[in-house]
Amino acid sequence: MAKQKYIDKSKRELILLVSSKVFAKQGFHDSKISQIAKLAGIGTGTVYLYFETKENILKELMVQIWTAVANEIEFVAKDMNISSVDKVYECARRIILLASHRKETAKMVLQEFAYWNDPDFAPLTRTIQKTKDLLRFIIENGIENNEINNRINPEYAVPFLIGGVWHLIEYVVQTPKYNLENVIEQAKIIVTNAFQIH
Amino acid sequence: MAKQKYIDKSKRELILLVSSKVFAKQGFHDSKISQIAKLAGIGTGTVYLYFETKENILKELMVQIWTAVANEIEFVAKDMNISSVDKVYECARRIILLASHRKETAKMVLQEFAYWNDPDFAPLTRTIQKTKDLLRFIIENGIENNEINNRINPEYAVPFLIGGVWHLIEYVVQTPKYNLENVIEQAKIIVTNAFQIH
Amino acid sequence: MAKQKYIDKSKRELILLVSSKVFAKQGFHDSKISQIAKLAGIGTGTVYLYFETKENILKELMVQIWTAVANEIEFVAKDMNISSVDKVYECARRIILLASHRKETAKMVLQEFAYWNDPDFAPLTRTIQKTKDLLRFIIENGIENNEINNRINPEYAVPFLIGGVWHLIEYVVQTPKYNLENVIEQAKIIVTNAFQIH
Amino acid sequence: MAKQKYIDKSKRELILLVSSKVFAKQGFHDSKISQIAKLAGIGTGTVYLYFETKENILKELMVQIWTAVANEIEFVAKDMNISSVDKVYECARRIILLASHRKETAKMVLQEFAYWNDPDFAPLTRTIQKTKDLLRFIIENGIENNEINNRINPEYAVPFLIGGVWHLIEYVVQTPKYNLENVIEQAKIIVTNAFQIH
DNA sequence: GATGAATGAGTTTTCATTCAT
DNA sequence: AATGAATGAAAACTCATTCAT
Repeated sequence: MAKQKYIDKSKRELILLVSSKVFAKQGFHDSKISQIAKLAGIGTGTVYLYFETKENILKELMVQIWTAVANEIEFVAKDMNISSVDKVYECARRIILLASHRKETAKMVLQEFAYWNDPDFAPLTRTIQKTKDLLRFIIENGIENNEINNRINPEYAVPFLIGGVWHLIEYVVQTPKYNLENVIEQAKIIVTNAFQIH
Repeated sequence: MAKQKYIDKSKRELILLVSSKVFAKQGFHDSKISQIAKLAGIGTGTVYLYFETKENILKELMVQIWTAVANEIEFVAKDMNISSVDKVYECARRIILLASHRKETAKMVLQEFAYWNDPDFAPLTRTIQKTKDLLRFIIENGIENNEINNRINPEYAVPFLIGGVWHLIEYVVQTPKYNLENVIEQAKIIVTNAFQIH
Repeated sequence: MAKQKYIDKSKRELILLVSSKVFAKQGFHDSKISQIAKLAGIGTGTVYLYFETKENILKELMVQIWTAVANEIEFVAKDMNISSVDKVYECARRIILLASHRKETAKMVLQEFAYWNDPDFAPLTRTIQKTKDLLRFIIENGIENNEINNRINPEYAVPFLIGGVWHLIEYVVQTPKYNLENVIEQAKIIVTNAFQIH
Repeated sequence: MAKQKYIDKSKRELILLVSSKVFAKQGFHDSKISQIAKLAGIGTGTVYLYFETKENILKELMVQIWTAVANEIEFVAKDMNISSVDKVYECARRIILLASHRKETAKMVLQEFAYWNDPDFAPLTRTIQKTKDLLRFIIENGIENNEINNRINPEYAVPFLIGGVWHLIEYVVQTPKYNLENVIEQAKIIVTNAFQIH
């Protein structure tokens, strides 16, 4: 029965998992806590043992995925020994992979992100800022090392890069049949061309 | 008095204008019709003389701005006599300008778009598809004419391009002090590098 | 055009006529003044030149038809020189005829009557009471004159009679194909059997 | 306290009971759910745990009482070993008794019935049709067995009978001091005279 | 007199959250 | 800890009525 389905996960994780699916499918405002509880095989009230509010579930999911993104980028920035341009591409590749592995959460984030990008919610703002700072760090470093085109302005290049990857993911998430390798290959071409010195 | 404030605009336009501001500031779900009416200096019921539902106000705003975008791109694609790469850049430039002139609406669209991108709402879907088709047309043409790098895959390049510009706009919209010329200049550099043949 | 259709009627009568149709079709609560005005080919506000409220239109229609009923019964009671049993039957016959000639109003009255049978609305209460008193008068007279079964108790016989005729009308009003002569003939049989001395 | 008042009834029954009173007193359209809830000593939202809409409460009450009527008549028609004329009278008697025991619901049904006699609401239409069919069956049988006057036409006699009884009930319901025995006795006299062979 | 755009009071219904069990 | 019945605040929307033209 439903209650057994996720027995190996903690109840908290279970709620997050189910919520990401429901939010992705219906959007935050049309998702009902009672429905999430039913799908999770638990009581409505039980949800409130693990989360203070419905909003908090969403916020935690956002932080979760952005933290994963930040971690990937941090690893690329600090621990990989490749050219700066390759680092930029590697970041793009890892974000695309991450999203393709967690399509529901990715879809949800894409849907709800702008709405919930609340400057007062520090944990999220901080993580996103970290992501941007790391990307900026990579690019600035590349420019210093003559690996990245010095006409690139990191302040604007970072949002362009994030937005480009973001929508590539949106496309991937919405398209049932897509070729992940091609998507990544294309990201490589665009990023490389855009950033390298010709 | 408030009632006179916008007397030169038709009431319908007034409602759209006020709604775009309120939606941008608070998001659709947290915007109340009564509040919009009050800000517009009209009665709550009056809003319903001009729009069937609150959703319809949002939808009309979305269609309005996407139509403007589509028109700009159509003009570039069909009537401008410049190279394909320049066309791509010119599209980006015009979208950025459009958004910078209608910051509130742009912010609102960015915020609500993913949520309301409802395939059943034909007028919007059609306009967006038109935008994408025109961009794709420009790129495919450029490849055929050896003006655009033939490793570019229009299927994925279009969402990347849209996403990049989109988030550049988001950045612009969120940043009180930004240099519009720099933003556009940067878009030119990235787009040109990414698409041209080196 | 619609405005010409009823040009021979005074506007007040026109509103009453159209209202009776709309009320009959949709019920009072689902009838909109704006709809009545449109069907009457006049402006919404114009209705309020002739009637204070929507309720008043209904009340006037009720009074109108009940007055017609009362008048018929008064004529039978006072001016016809037939047996008491025949008088009772004649009352039934005339009410049935009246309803069959004004089906819409009859339908409306049947639908709204119980709801609006407001003891505080004197003009209606008075007319209905008059109808009942006249019927009672006929029956009591008949008993005194040994024309009507003395086991009949006018207090209860009158509502039974009214109710019987009423629902016969309801049946007539709801049945597209009915035989008016048969309906009246049947009323005669039932009434005669019920009231005469055997 | 109010909450305890009806503790022995299930909450669903409680809502029906209170609703029948409020509907009877004010009519359906002037009855507010919040008022029903308050009188029932429960929260407004609680009503919606038991009924989908306000209309559904009314419809259920209607079905409830008409089912009771149909059951009484069915018993008379099928299980009682009396003459056909007595059966007709017995039906009348039982309906009058039923209404006198549930005056509020009866009053409400009388008030709202015509308005809600919606052919699309099958459960109600079906039950009413059953009632009519059973009465017709009794009368047709009586005619065949030479117990009921063969000039009686069941098609029209049934609505007359129902209407007569109906308004007798209305009279009973509206009159604080009435003599139930006299009412029933009078129904017997009228029905017997009207239907028997003289 | 005639109009119909404007009004805003008013009610059903929803659902996040609570809390007695 | 777990539950789910109960809550009640909140908002979209309607429409009788008004009144400036």
